[in-house]
Amino acid sequence: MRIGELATKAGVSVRALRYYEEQGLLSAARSSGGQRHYLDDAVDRVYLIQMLYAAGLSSRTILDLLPCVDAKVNTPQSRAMLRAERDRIDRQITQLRQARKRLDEVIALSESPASGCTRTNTDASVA
Amino acid sequence: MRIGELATKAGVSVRALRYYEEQGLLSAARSSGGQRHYLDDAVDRVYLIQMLYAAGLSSRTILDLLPCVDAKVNTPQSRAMLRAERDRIDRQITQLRQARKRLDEVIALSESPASGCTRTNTDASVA
DNA sequence: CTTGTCCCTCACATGAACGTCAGGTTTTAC
DNA sequence: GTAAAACCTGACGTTCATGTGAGGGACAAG
Repeated sequence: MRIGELATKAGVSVRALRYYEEQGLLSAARSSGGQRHYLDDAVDRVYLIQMLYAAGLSSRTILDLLPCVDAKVNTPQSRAMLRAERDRIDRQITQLRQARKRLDEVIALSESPASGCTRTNTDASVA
Repeated sequence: MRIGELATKAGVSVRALRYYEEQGLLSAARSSGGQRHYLDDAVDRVYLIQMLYAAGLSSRTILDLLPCVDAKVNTPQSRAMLRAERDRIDRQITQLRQARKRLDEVIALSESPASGCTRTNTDASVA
């Protein structure tokens, strides 16, 4: 599979895939002409990378974690790193919950009819 | 209270506070000499801004939301926006949970003694 | 063998939330 | 009244994950 197909299948841009390779997150075989060729499991690898990016991890951190995910590295240090990142994610979830709670309060206030405006043109465009 | 004190109390940099003002998120009175002066509640306002930044909202989105938080704007549109952001946060939490779950699986694997390496130099440098 | 499509490598641009330095003013403390 | 500390306005620098050409090969189809 060449880069365009992988990009389509994984739902990311070609540029992003090249960037992942540059960061050491994704490797590819090269054809005689220099074109990248990927195996099918590259799609899952890209999914994983995206998931970790979405969780707020940096390229560098992902680079450190991937060998653990591949079960190729298993040292006390690597385990500590894994736990550290998991805890970071936990803290981030906590923060998000707080923000969500705060927004919910605002929403509740704005939807209860005690907000000062007696009659708004409610649910006119709510669909 | 001047900008330095607010920065200290709210735990952000002076530069950040000037940036918030530039983005319209935080207003300040000015002394005759042009220096910014804040009321005590500015601290909470900065906390709120930070919370929303931490939740992944952009300056622009926060700018749109703040009038709702201040209960100064309450229209069908603003309520829809609030719900949209809350839902975005929910989706983000879901993503984070997935990532966390994935990491937990890796951690479980690396801590169970079936990872291929029979005897690692475990807890030698764990402190 | 030529087109068209995909691919390659630079390399500069982008947006967000600041950091940082320059050069100058204001406030505070003694 | 003077010196230090804090503040001011630009304005350019930084980091990260890409976007966006420029200019030129690679490769399947006819």
